[in-house]
Amino acid sequence: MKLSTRGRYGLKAMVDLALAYGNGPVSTASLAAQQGISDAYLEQLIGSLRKAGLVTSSRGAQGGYALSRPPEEINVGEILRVLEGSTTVIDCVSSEHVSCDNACSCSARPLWLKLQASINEVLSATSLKDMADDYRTQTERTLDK
Amino acid sequence: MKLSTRGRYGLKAMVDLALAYGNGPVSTASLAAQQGISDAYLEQLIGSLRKAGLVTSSRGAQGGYALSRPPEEINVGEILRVLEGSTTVIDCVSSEHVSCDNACSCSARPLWLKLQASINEVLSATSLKDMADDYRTQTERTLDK
DNA sequence: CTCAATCCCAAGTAGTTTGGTTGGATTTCG
DNA sequence: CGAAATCCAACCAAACTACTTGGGATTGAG
Repeated sequence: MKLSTRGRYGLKAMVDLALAYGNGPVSTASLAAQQGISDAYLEQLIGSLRKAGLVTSSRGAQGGYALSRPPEEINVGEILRVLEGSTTVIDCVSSEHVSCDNACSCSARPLWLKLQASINEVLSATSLKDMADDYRTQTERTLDK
Repeated sequence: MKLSTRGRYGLKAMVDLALAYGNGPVSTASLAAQQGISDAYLEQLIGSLRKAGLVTSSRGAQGGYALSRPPEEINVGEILRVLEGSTTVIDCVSSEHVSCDNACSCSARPLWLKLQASINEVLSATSLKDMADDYRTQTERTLDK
């Protein structure tokens, strides 16, 4: 049930992009430095997000990445689905209908559906803007001390 | 974010034990047959559940396993925690406090906490009795046709 | 008393996934 | 031009998953 590092690093990078939204592109080097991971690895993750249309890139010097839409229009479900492959806890509840042969008589299915619905609700209800705002007010409070 | 086969097979076996609760022990052979998996593999899973105190065993001929408590007093969170090692989506939200060094300034932490709380709620609110009842009424309806 | 049914346990193993690294090609700003 | 940056594909070690194998120990039934 664990999230992989792809999800963790990638999502945090997206929050960084949300915080920088409107100020031009951000390089993978600076995003990676922020999290203390290698430039090359983060590049891979951001690459998936670009192919999925969530970020845009500009090549060459002074290039980098930016959100393709305003932070309030991107929810974390979309992001994690790209980074993790899917956010379903079990295949038989995915919308792509990879259901097992005896789904209708499976004693566990009602639980998986409930669990998945609960997860989906949180992931779709949270936008990058929410996360960026949370982060801003939180670091503000820390500075107040 | 996927559940492993341990969680899937093990939980379904527990539902089977819930359905048989009060009728004496059930052998791994019959539990395994029910799901079409090998006796030996299911034995491993049930072994963990026994060590965790969720089932009791009786050895020898006519032996087998039974729930150690009534189905309504066992929730699926307990079961999955045993089978999957933990049910946390990320270590920094576990109660065992394996928090990362910069937890208080992590931009993703509020999301992980919300997500985990939502998962925990579903898992602790569902008992084996709920699952067994669901299953019984569901197969009943199927027979009605 | 014996023997078959059953739990118990540890080790091995093939395949997949994770979490990266390496090496280089391409584009563009200054 | 050259440095800064994205792009891309291949490689790799370590861990994990999903089992199997090969036994030993216990106990009820005949």
